[in-house]
Amino acid sequence: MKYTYTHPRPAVTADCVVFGLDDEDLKVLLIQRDNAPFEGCWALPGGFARVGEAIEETARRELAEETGLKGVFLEQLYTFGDPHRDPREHVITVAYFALVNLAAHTVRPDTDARNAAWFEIEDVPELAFDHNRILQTACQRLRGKIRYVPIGFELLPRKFTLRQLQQLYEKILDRTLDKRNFRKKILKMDILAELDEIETDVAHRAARLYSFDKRKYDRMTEEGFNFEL
Amino acid sequence: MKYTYTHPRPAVTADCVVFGLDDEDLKVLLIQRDNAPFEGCWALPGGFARVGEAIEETARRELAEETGLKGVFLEQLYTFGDPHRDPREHVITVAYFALVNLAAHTVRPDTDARNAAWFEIEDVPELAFDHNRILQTACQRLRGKIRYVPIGFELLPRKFTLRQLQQLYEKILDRTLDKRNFRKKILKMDILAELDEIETDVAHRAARLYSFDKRKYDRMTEEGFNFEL
DNA sequence: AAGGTTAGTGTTATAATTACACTTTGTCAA
DNA sequence: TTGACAAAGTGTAATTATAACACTAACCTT
Repeated sequence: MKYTYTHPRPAVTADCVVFGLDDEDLKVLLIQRDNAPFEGCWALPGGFARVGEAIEETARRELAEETGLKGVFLEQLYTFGDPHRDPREHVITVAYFALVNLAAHTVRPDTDARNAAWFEIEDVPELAFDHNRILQTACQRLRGKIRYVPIGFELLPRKFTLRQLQQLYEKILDRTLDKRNFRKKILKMDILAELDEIETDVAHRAARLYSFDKRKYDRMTEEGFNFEL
Repeated sequence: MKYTYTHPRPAVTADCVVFGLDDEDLKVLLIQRDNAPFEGCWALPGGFARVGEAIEETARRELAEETGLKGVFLEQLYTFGDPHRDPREHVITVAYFALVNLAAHTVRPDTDARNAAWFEIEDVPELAFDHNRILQTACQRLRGKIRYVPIGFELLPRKFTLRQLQQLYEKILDRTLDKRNFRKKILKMDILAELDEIETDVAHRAARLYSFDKRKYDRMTEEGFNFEL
Protein backbone atom coordinates (compact mmCIF):
# COMPACT_ATOMS: atom_id res chain seq x y z
CA MET A 1 0.00 0.00 0.00
CA LYS A 2 1.23 3.48 -0.87
CA TYR A 3 0.26 6.82 0.58
CA THR A 4 0.83 9.92 -1.46
CA TYR A 5 0.78 13.58 -0.52
CA THR A 6 1.29 16.80 -2.47
CA HIS A 7 3.99 17.93 -0.05
CA PRO A 8 6.69 15.93 1.69
CA ARG A 9 5.95 15.19 5.34
CA PRO A 10 8.19 14.49 8.27
CA ALA A 11 7.38 11.27 10.09
CA VAL A 12 6.03 11.48 13.64
CA THR A 13 6.88 9.20 16.53
CA ALA A 14 6.15 9.12 20.25
CA ASP A 15 8.77 8.07 22.79
CA CYS A 16 8.40 7.34 26.48
CA VAL A 17 10.71 8.03 29.37
CA VAL A 18 9.45 5.73 32.11
CA PHE A 19 10.96 6.20 35.55
CA GLY A 20 10.71 3.46 38.13
CA LEU A 21 11.87 3.08 41.69
CA ASP A 22 13.43 -0.23 42.71
CA ASP A 23 14.98 -0.74 46.13
CA GLU A 24 15.55 2.98 46.41
CA ASP A 25 17.25 3.19 43.04
CA LEU A 26 15.79 5.46 40.40
CA LYS A 27 15.70 3.65 37.09
CA VAL A 28 14.56 4.19 33.55
CA LEU A 29 13.01 1.68 31.18
CA LEU A 30 14.86 1.05 27.92
CA ILE A 31 14.49 -1.34 25.03
CA GLN A 32 17.07 -2.81 22.75
CA ARG A 33 16.43 -2.03 19.12
CA ASP A 34 16.07 -4.96 16.75
CA ASN A 35 16.06 -2.94 13.53
CA ALA A 36 18.27 -0.50 11.73
CA PRO A 37 19.18 2.19 12.39
CA PHE A 38 20.94 1.71 15.72
CA GLU A 39 20.22 -2.04 15.64
CA GLY A 40 21.15 -3.60 18.95
CA CYS A 41 21.41 -0.18 20.56
CA TRP A 42 19.42 0.71 23.66
CA ALA A 43 16.67 3.27 23.18
CA LEU A 44 13.56 4.73 24.72
CA PRO A 45 10.42 2.74 23.97
CA GLY A 46 8.36 4.38 21.26
CA GLY A 47 7.31 4.21 17.66
CA PHE A 48 5.51 5.73 14.74
CA ALA A 49 2.26 7.63 15.07
CA ARG A 50 -0.67 6.18 13.22
CA VAL A 51 -3.10 8.40 11.42
CA GLY A 52 -6.26 8.80 13.46
CA GLU A 53 -4.53 7.98 16.73
CA ALA A 54 -3.93 10.65 19.39
CA ILE A 55 -0.20 10.97 20.01
CA GLU A 56 -0.55 9.99 23.62
CA GLU A 57 -2.21 6.80 22.39
CA THR A 58 0.77 6.15 20.17
CA ALA A 59 3.03 6.45 23.18
CA ARG A 60 0.79 4.21 25.26
CA ARG A 61 0.45 1.57 22.54
CA GLU A 62 4.15 1.42 21.75
CA LEU A 63 5.01 1.24 25.41
CA ALA A 64 2.67 -1.71 25.87
CA GLU A 65 3.89 -3.45 22.72
CA GLU A 66 7.54 -3.07 23.49
CA THR A 67 7.65 -3.46 27.24
CA GLY A 68 4.31 -4.85 28.39
CA LEU A 69 3.68 -1.77 30.56
CA LYS A 70 0.05 -0.68 30.61
CA GLY A 71 -2.17 1.79 32.33
CA VAL A 72 0.49 4.26 33.39
CA PHE A 73 -0.05 7.99 33.63
CA LEU A 74 1.77 9.70 30.78
CA GLU A 75 2.61 13.36 30.76
CA GLN A 76 3.83 15.14 27.68
CA LEU A 77 7.44 16.19 28.03
CA TYR A 78 8.63 17.97 24.91
CA THR A 79 8.63 17.62 21.14
CA PHE A 80 11.99 17.11 19.48
CA GLY A 81 12.09 18.02 15.83
CA ASP A 82 15.68 18.48 14.79
CA PRO A 83 15.70 17.35 11.14
CA HIS A 84 18.84 15.27 11.68
CA ARG A 85 17.93 13.48 14.86
CA ASP A 86 17.12 10.38 12.79
CA PRO A 87 19.76 9.53 10.17
CA ARG A 88 17.18 8.13 7.73
CA GLU A 89 14.91 11.11 7.37
CA HIS A 90 13.18 13.90 9.21
CA VAL A 91 11.36 12.38 12.18
CA ILE A 92 9.63 14.49 14.79
CA THR A 93 9.15 12.82 18.13
CA VAL A 94 6.74 13.76 20.87
CA ALA A 95 8.28 12.61 24.14
CA TYR A 96 6.23 11.58 27.18
CA PHE A 97 7.29 10.66 30.64
CA ALA A 98 5.78 8.40 33.24
CA LEU A 99 6.41 7.33 36.80
CA VAL A 100 5.67 3.78 37.83
CA ASN A 101 6.09 1.63 40.84
CA LEU A 102 8.53 -0.94 39.60
CA ALA A 103 7.30 -3.68 41.88
CA ALA A 104 3.63 -3.30 40.96
CA HIS A 105 4.07 -3.11 37.20
CA THR A 106 5.59 -6.16 35.65
CA VAL A 107 7.59 -5.53 32.55
CA ARG A 108 7.80 -8.37 30.09
CA PRO A 109 11.51 -8.48 29.55
CA ASP A 110 11.14 -9.73 26.02
CA THR A 111 8.29 -8.79 23.72
CA ASP A 112 8.14 -8.25 20.00
CA ALA A 113 11.59 -9.85 19.93
CA ARG A 114 12.73 -6.77 21.81
CA ASN A 115 14.70 -6.77 24.98
CA ALA A 116 13.44 -4.42 27.68
CA ALA A 117 15.29 -3.60 30.87
CA TRP A 118 15.54 -1.08 33.70
CA PHE A 119 18.73 0.95 33.90
CA GLU A 120 19.98 3.03 36.79
CA ILE A 121 19.89 6.64 35.66
CA GLU A 122 23.63 6.98 36.16
CA ASP A 123 24.39 3.79 34.22
CA VAL A 124 22.43 4.55 31.07
CA PRO A 125 24.59 3.75 28.04
CA GLU A 126 24.78 5.70 24.82
CA LEU A 127 21.30 5.52 23.36
CA ALA A 128 19.92 5.57 19.83
CA PHE A 129 19.02 8.85 18.12
CA ASP A 130 18.91 11.82 20.51
CA HIS A 131 17.44 9.69 23.28
CA ASN A 132 20.13 10.64 25.79
CA ARG A 133 19.09 14.21 25.36
CA ILE A 134 15.43 13.33 25.77
CA LEU A 135 16.26 11.42 28.94
CA GLN A 136 18.19 14.37 30.25
CA THR A 137 15.26 16.67 29.58
CA ALA A 138 13.00 14.23 31.43
CA CYS A 139 15.32 14.17 34.46
CA GLN A 140 15.33 17.95 34.57
CA ARG A 141 11.57 18.04 34.37
CA LEU A 142 11.25 15.48 37.11
CA ARG A 143 13.52 17.50 39.38
CA GLY A 144 11.79 20.75 38.54
CA LYS A 145 8.37 19.28 39.01
CA ILE A 146 8.86 17.53 42.32
CA ARG A 147 9.69 20.85 43.93
CA TYR A 148 6.20 22.19 43.55
CA VAL A 149 4.00 19.19 42.91
CA PRO A 150 3.87 16.20 45.20
CA ILE A 151 4.71 13.86 42.38
CA GLY A 152 6.38 10.59 43.02
CA PHE A 153 3.74 8.61 44.84
CA GLU A 154 3.35 6.64 41.64
CA LEU A 155 6.90 5.49 42.13
CA LEU A 156 6.30 4.05 45.57
CA PRO A 157 4.26 1.06 46.69
CA ARG A 158 0.74 1.94 47.73
CA LYS A 159 1.77 1.80 51.38
CA PHE A 160 5.09 3.37 52.17
CA THR A 161 7.07 4.81 55.05
CA LEU A 162 8.15 8.40 55.37
CA ARG A 163 11.73 7.21 55.07
CA GLN A 164 10.97 5.72 51.65
CA LEU A 165 9.33 8.93 50.56
CA GLN A 166 12.23 11.02 51.81
CA GLN A 167 14.78 8.78 50.11
CA LEU A 168 12.86 9.12 46.87
CA TYR A 169 12.94 12.89 47.15
CA GLU A 170 16.63 12.79 47.94
CA LYS A 171 17.29 10.60 44.91
CA ILE A 172 15.39 12.88 42.59
CA LEU A 173 16.68 16.14 44.02
CA ASP A 174 20.14 14.67 44.48
CA ARG A 175 20.67 16.15 47.92
CA THR A 176 19.99 15.16 51.49
CA LEU A 177 16.98 16.52 53.36
CA ASP A 178 16.55 17.01 57.07
CA LYS A 179 14.37 14.23 58.46
CA ARG A 180 12.38 16.35 60.89
CA ASN A 181 11.83 19.21 58.49
CA PHE A 182 10.84 16.85 55.70
CA ARG A 183 8.27 15.07 57.85
CA LYS A 184 6.87 18.33 59.17
CA LYS A 185 6.50 19.74 55.70
CA ILE A 186 5.03 16.70 54.02
CA LEU A 187 2.58 16.02 56.85
CA LYS A 188 1.45 19.63 56.93
CA MET A 189 0.51 19.32 53.27
CA ASP A 190 -2.21 17.00 54.47
CA ILE A 191 -2.13 14.70 51.49
CA LEU A 192 -1.04 11.53 53.26
CA ALA A 193 -3.24 9.12 55.14
CA GLU A 194 -1.63 7.62 58.22
CA LEU A 195 -2.39 3.90 58.21
CA ASP A 196 -2.88 1.60 61.16
CA GLU A 197 -0.02 -0.51 59.92
CA ILE A 198 3.71 -0.65 60.21
CA GLU A 199 6.27 -2.10 57.88
CA THR A 200 7.33 -5.71 58.36
CA ASP A 201 10.46 -7.75 57.81
CA VAL A 202 12.89 -5.06 58.76
CA ALA A 203 15.80 -5.67 61.12
CA HIS A 204 15.04 -2.65 63.26
CA ARG A 205 12.13 -0.72 64.64
CA ALA A 206 9.34 -0.81 62.08
CA ALA A 207 8.09 2.49 60.71
CA ARG A 208 4.50 3.55 60.30
CA LEU A 209 3.00 3.13 56.86
CA TYR A 210 1.27 5.93 54.97
CA SER A 211 -0.67 6.09 51.75
CA PHE A 212 -1.23 8.92 49.35
CA ASP A 213 -4.72 10.38 49.76
CA LYS A 214 -5.85 11.57 46.37
CA ARG A 215 -9.03 13.14 47.76
CA LYS A 216 -7.05 15.36 50.07
CA TYR A 217 -4.56 16.12 47.32
CA ASP A 218 -7.28 17.23 44.91
CA ARG A 219 -8.73 19.50 47.57
CA MET A 220 -5.32 21.07 48.16
CA THR A 221 -4.55 21.66 44.50
CA GLU A 222 -7.90 23.34 44.01
CA GLU A 223 -6.96 25.72 46.80
CA GLY A 224 -3.72 26.52 45.02
CA PHE A 225 -1.61 25.04 47.76
CA ASN A 226 2.14 25.36 47.33
CA PHE A 227 4.00 22.12 47.77
CA GLU A 228 7.51 23.47 47.48
CA LEU A 229 10.15 21.58 49.44
CA MET B 1 5.15 16.81 -7.39
CA LYS B 2 4.04 13.79 -5.39
CA TYR B 3 5.50 12.33 -2.22
CA THR B 4 4.80 8.74 -1.43
CA TYR B 5 5.29 6.76 1.77
CA THR B 6 4.68 3.15 2.74
CA HIS B 7 2.56 4.21 5.71
CA PRO B 8 0.09 7.06 6.04
CA ARG B 9 1.43 10.07 7.93
CA PRO B 10 -0.27 12.77 9.90
CA ALA B 11 0.62 16.28 8.78
CA VAL B 12 2.62 18.48 11.15
CA THR B 13 2.14 22.19 11.73
CA ALA B 14 3.55 24.77 14.12
CA ASP B 15 1.36 27.49 15.66
CA CYS B 16 2.36 30.55 17.64
CA VAL B 17 0.67 32.24 20.56
CA VAL B 18 2.22 35.70 20.64
CA PHE B 19 1.41 37.87 23.62
CA GLY B 20 1.88 41.59 23.49
CA LEU B 21 1.31 44.43 25.90
CA ASP B 22 -0.33 47.57 24.66
CA ASP B 23 -1.31 50.43 26.96
CA GLU B 24 -1.50 47.99 29.84
CA ASP B 25 -3.72 45.60 27.93
CA LEU B 26 -2.54 42.05 27.41
CA LYS B 27 -3.18 41.06 23.82
CA VAL B 28 -2.66 38.13 21.53
CA LEU B 29 -1.77 38.19 17.85
CA LEU B 30 -4.23 36.51 15.50
CA ILE B 31 -4.59 36.17 11.76
CA GLN B 32 -7.66 35.85 9.65
CA ARG B 33 -7.63 32.70 7.54
CA ASP B 34 -7.94 33.13 3.79
CA ASN B 35 -8.38 29.45 2.96
CA ALA B 36 -10.68 26.62 3.82
CA PRO B 37 -11.23 25.22 6.30
CA PHE B 38 -12.38 27.99 8.61
CA GLU B 39 -11.99 30.55 5.83
CA GLY B 40 -12.41 34.07 7.24
CA CYS B 41 -12.10 32.75 10.76
CA TRP B 42 -9.49 34.11 13.16
CA ALA B 43 -6.69 31.75 14.09
CA LEU B 44 -3.23 31.56 15.58
CA PRO B 45 -0.46 32.25 13.09
CA GLY B 46 1.18 29.03 11.95
CA GLY B 47 1.52 26.57 9.14
CA PHE B 48 2.87 23.33 7.82
CA ALA B 49 6.27 21.96 8.77
CA ARG B 50 8.70 21.49 5.93
CA VAL B 51 10.91 18.46 5.76
CA GLY B 52 14.42 19.36 6.87
CA GLU B 53 13.27 22.35 8.89
CA ALA B 54 13.39 22.33 12.70
CA ILE B 55 9.89 22.82 14.07
CA GLU B 56 10.81 26.01 15.82
CA GLU B 57 11.95 27.33 12.44
CA THR B 58 8.57 26.45 11.02
CA ALA B 59 6.94 28.49 13.73
CA ARG B 60 9.33 31.38 13.22
CA ARG B 61 8.95 31.35 9.43
CA GLU B 62 5.18 31.17 9.47
CA LEU B 63 4.98 33.92 12.05
CA ALA B 64 7.13 36.18 9.88
CA GLU B 65 5.21 35.31 6.71
CA GLU B 66 1.81 35.83 8.20
CA THR B 67 2.35 38.73 10.55
CA GLY B 68 5.73 40.28 9.76
CA LEU B 69 6.98 39.57 13.27
CA LYS B 70 10.64 38.57 13.38
CA GLY B 71 13.34 37.81 15.89
CA VAL B 72 11.11 37.00 18.83
CA PHE B 73 11.99 34.47 21.48
CA LEU B 74 9.84 31.39 21.02
CA GLU B 75 9.30 28.81 23.71
CA GLN B 76 7.68 25.48 23.01
CA LEU B 77 4.29 25.24 24.66
CA TYR B 78 2.69 21.88 23.96
CA THR B 79 1.95 19.52 21.10
CA PHE B 80 -1.68 18.97 20.21
CA GLY B 81 -2.40 15.80 18.30
CA ASP B 82 -6.07 15.01 18.58
CA PRO B 83 -6.86 13.29 15.27
CA HIS B 84 -10.01 15.38 14.82
CA ARG B 85 -8.66 18.82 15.61
CA ASP B 86 -8.48 19.51 11.88
CA PRO B 87 -11.62 18.49 9.96
CA ARG B 88 -9.67 17.61 6.83
CA GLU B 89 -7.28 15.07 8.17
CA HIS B 90 -5.02 14.22 11.09
CA VAL B 91 -2.81 17.24 11.74
CA ILE B 92 -0.46 17.40 14.70
CA THR B 93 0.51 20.89 15.77
CA VAL B 94 3.45 21.94 17.88
CA ALA B 95 2.46 25.15 19.65
CA TYR B 96 4.94 27.85 20.65
CA PHE B 97 4.47 31.00 22.61
CA ALA B 98 6.25 34.31 22.58
CA LEU B 99 6.19 37.62 24.41
CA VAL B 100 6.80 40.82 22.53
CA ASN B 101 6.73 44.49 23.20
CA LEU B 102 3.87 45.59 21.03
CA ALA B 103 5.25 49.07 20.44
CA ALA B 104 8.73 47.92 19.41
CA HIS B 105 7.68 45.18 17.02
CA THR B 106 5.66 46.38 14.13
CA VAL B 107 3.19 43.89 12.80
CA ARG B 108 2.31 44.20 9.18
CA PRO B 109 -1.43 44.21 9.44
CA ASP B 110 -1.84 42.56 6.08
CA THR B 111 0.61 40.10 4.60
CA ASP B 112 0.14 37.15 2.30
CA ALA B 113 -3.38 38.48 1.80
CA ARG B 114 -3.90 37.67 5.47
CA ASN B 115 -5.25 40.04 8.02
CA ALA B 116 -3.32 40.14 11.28
CA ALA B 117 -4.49 41.90 14.44
CA TRP B 118 -4.01 42.09 18.18
CA PHE B 119 -6.96 40.99 20.32
CA GLU B 120 -7.48 41.59 23.99
CA ILE B 121 -7.30 38.22 25.70
CA GLU B 122 -10.85 38.56 26.99
CA ASP B 123 -12.21 39.56 23.58
CA VAL B 124 -10.79 36.72 21.53
CA PRO B 125 -13.54 35.35 19.28
CA GLU B 126 -14.15 31.73 18.43
CA LEU B 127 -11.01 30.60 16.64
CA ALA B 128 -10.31 28.02 13.95
CA PHE B 129 -9.48 24.41 14.87
CA ASP B 130 -8.68 23.94 18.57
CA HIS B 131 -6.93 27.28 18.75
CA ASN B 132 -9.02 28.55 21.65
CA ARG B 133 -7.77 25.60 23.64
CA ILE B 134 -4.19 26.27 22.63
CA LEU B 135 -4.56 29.90 23.66
CA GLN B 136 -5.98 28.84 26.99
CA THR B 137 -3.04 26.53 27.56
CA ALA B 138 -0.70 29.39 26.72
CA CYS B 139 -2.41 31.71 29.23
CA GLN B 140 -2.08 29.09 31.93
CA ARG B 141 1.57 28.62 31.14
CA LEU B 142 2.18 32.33 31.21
CA ARG B 143 0.55 32.62 34.62
CA GLY B 144 2.39 29.61 35.94
CA LYS B 145 5.69 30.75 34.61
CA ILE B 146 5.66 34.34 35.78
CA ARG B 147 5.45 33.16 39.37
CA TYR B 148 8.93 31.72 39.37
CA VAL B 149 10.70 33.31 36.41
CA PRO B 150 10.97 37.04 35.90
CA ILE B 151 9.42 36.80 32.50
CA GLY B 152 7.60 39.68 31.00
CA PHE B 153 10.31 42.24 30.40
CA GLU B 154 9.95 41.34 26.73
CA LEU B 155 6.44 42.71 26.96
CA LEU B 156 7.48 46.13 28.23
CA PRO B 157 9.37 48.94 26.54
CA ARG B 158 13.10 48.87 27.22
CA LYS B 159 12.67 51.57 29.84
CA PHE B 160 9.72 51.16 32.13
CA THR B 161 8.40 52.25 35.49
CA LEU B 162 7.76 49.95 38.41
CA ARG B 163 4.09 50.77 38.06
CA GLN B 164 4.10 49.43 34.51
CA LEU B 165 5.83 46.27 35.65
CA GLN B 166 3.41 45.80 38.50
CA GLN B 167 0.41 46.37 36.29
CA LEU B 168 1.77 43.76 33.89
CA TYR B 169 2.09 41.26 36.71
CA GLU B 170 -1.39 42.08 37.90
CA LYS B 171 -2.78 41.58 34.39
CA ILE B 172 -1.11 38.23 33.99
CA LEU B 173 -1.83 36.94 37.48
CA ASP B 174 -5.28 38.51 37.46
CA ARG B 175 -5.03 39.85 40.99
CA THR B 176 -3.85 43.02 42.67
CA LEU B 177 -0.45 43.22 44.31
CA ASP B 178 0.67 45.42 47.16
CA LYS B 179 2.77 48.27 45.80
CA ARG B 180 5.37 48.36 48.55
CA ASN B 181 5.78 44.61 48.75
CA PHE B 182 6.03 44.31 44.99
CA ARG B 183 8.74 46.95 44.78
CA LYS B 184 10.67 45.47 47.67
CA LYS B 185 10.59 42.02 46.15
CA ILE B 186 11.43 42.97 42.61
CA LEU B 187 14.24 45.31 43.63
CA LYS B 188 15.72 42.73 45.98
CA MET B 189 15.99 40.35 43.03
CA ASP B 190 18.62 42.72 41.75
CA ILE B 191 17.80 42.27 38.09
CA LEU B 192 16.72 45.83 37.36
CA ALA B 193 18.95 48.76 36.58
CA GLU B 194 17.74 52.07 37.98
CA LEU B 195 18.10 54.68 35.25
CA ASP B 196 18.85 58.38 35.61
CA GLU B 197 15.62 59.17 33.85
CA ILE B 198 12.00 59.63 34.66
CA GLU B 199 8.96 59.13 32.54
CA THR B 200 7.62 62.07 30.55
CA ASP B 201 4.25 63.29 29.36
CA VAL B 202 2.30 62.13 32.37
CA ALA B 203 -0.25 64.28 34.14
CA HIS B 204 1.17 63.63 37.56
CA ARG B 205 4.48 63.14 39.31
CA ALA B 206 6.78 61.29 36.93
CA ALA B 207 8.12 57.91 38.02
CA ARG B 208 11.68 56.72 37.78
CA LEU B 209 12.53 54.53 34.81
CA TYR B 210 14.19 51.15 35.09
CA SER B 211 15.55 48.68 32.59
CA PHE B 212 15.97 44.96 32.78
CA ASP B 213 19.61 44.03 33.41
CA LYS B 214 20.25 40.75 31.66
CA ARG B 215 23.75 40.44 33.10
CA LYS B 216 22.44 40.55 36.63
CA TYR B 217 19.61 38.23 35.73
CA ASP B 218 21.96 35.61 34.30
CA ARG B 219 24.05 35.77 37.46
CA MET B 220 20.94 35.25 39.59
CA THR B 221 19.62 32.30 37.60
CA GLU B 222 22.99 30.57 37.82
CA GLU B 223 22.74 30.86 41.58
CA GLY B 224 19.33 29.22 41.49
CA PHE B 225 17.60 32.30 42.79
CA ASN B 226 13.89 31.97 43.43
CA PHE B 227 11.81 34.71 41.84
CA GLU B 228 8.46 33.70 43.24
CA LEU B 229 6.02 36.53 43.80
C1' DA C 1 21.25 -9.05 77.77
C1' DA C 2 23.78 -6.09 74.90
C1' DG C 3 24.53 -3.90 70.65
C1' DG C 4 22.90 -2.23 66.39
C1' DT C 5 19.62 0.24 63.53
C1' DT C 6 16.10 3.20 62.36
C1' DA C 7 11.77 5.64 64.18
C1' DG C 8 10.08 9.39 66.02
C1' DT C 9 9.93 13.88 68.08
C1' DG C 10 10.57 20.05 69.44
C1' DT C 11 12.80 24.22 69.82
C1' DT C 12 15.07 28.16 68.50
C1' DA C 13 17.06 31.50 65.24
C1' DT C 14 16.61 33.41 60.94
C1' DA C 15 14.38 34.80 56.86
C1' DA C 16 10.30 35.71 54.08
C1' DT C 17 5.76 37.34 53.66
C1' DT C 18 1.91 40.09 54.48
C1' DA C 19 -0.82 43.98 55.82
C1' DC C 20 -1.14 48.56 56.12
C1' DA C 21 -1.14 54.76 55.37
C1' DC C 22 0.97 58.93 54.81
C1' DT C 23 4.00 62.51 52.60
C1' DT C 24 6.06 64.17 48.33
C1' DT C 25 6.13 65.68 43.78
C1' DG C 26 4.42 67.26 39.86
C1' DT C 27 0.34 68.59 36.52
C1' DC C 28 -3.54 71.03 35.37
C1' DA C 29 -7.27 74.09 35.56
C1' DA C 30 -9.78 77.72 37.80
C1' DT D 1 -0.86 81.43 42.04
C1' DT D 2 -3.12 78.37 44.26
C1' DG D 3 -5.89 74.54 45.12
C1' DA D 4 -7.27 70.01 43.68
C1' DC D 5 -5.87 65.90 41.73
C1' DA D 6 -2.99 61.81 40.74
C1' DA D 7 0.43 58.88 41.24
C1' DA D 8 5.29 58.29 43.30
C1' DG D 9 7.71 56.84 46.86
C1' DT D 10 8.68 55.05 51.39
C1' DG D 11 8.97 51.71 56.67
C1' DT D 12 7.37 48.97 60.30
C1' DA D 13 5.35 45.44 62.82
C1' DA D 14 3.02 40.89 62.99
C1' DT D 15 2.88 36.57 61.10
C1' DT D 16 4.50 32.66 58.90
C1' DA D 17 7.96 29.70 56.81
C1' DT D 18 12.41 27.82 56.78
C1' DA D 19 16.63 25.83 58.49
C1' DA D 20 19.62 23.90 61.76
C1' DC D 21 20.22 20.80 65.19
C1' DA D 22 20.38 15.74 68.88
C1' DC D 23 18.44 12.70 71.73
C1' DT D 24 15.31 8.81 73.35
C1' DA D 25 12.27 4.87 72.08
C1' DA D 26 11.35 0.69 69.84
C1' DC D 27 12.50 -3.35 67.81
C1' DC D 28 15.61 -6.92 65.91
C1' DT D 29 19.68 -9.84 66.12
C1' DT D 30 23.15 -12.46 68.08
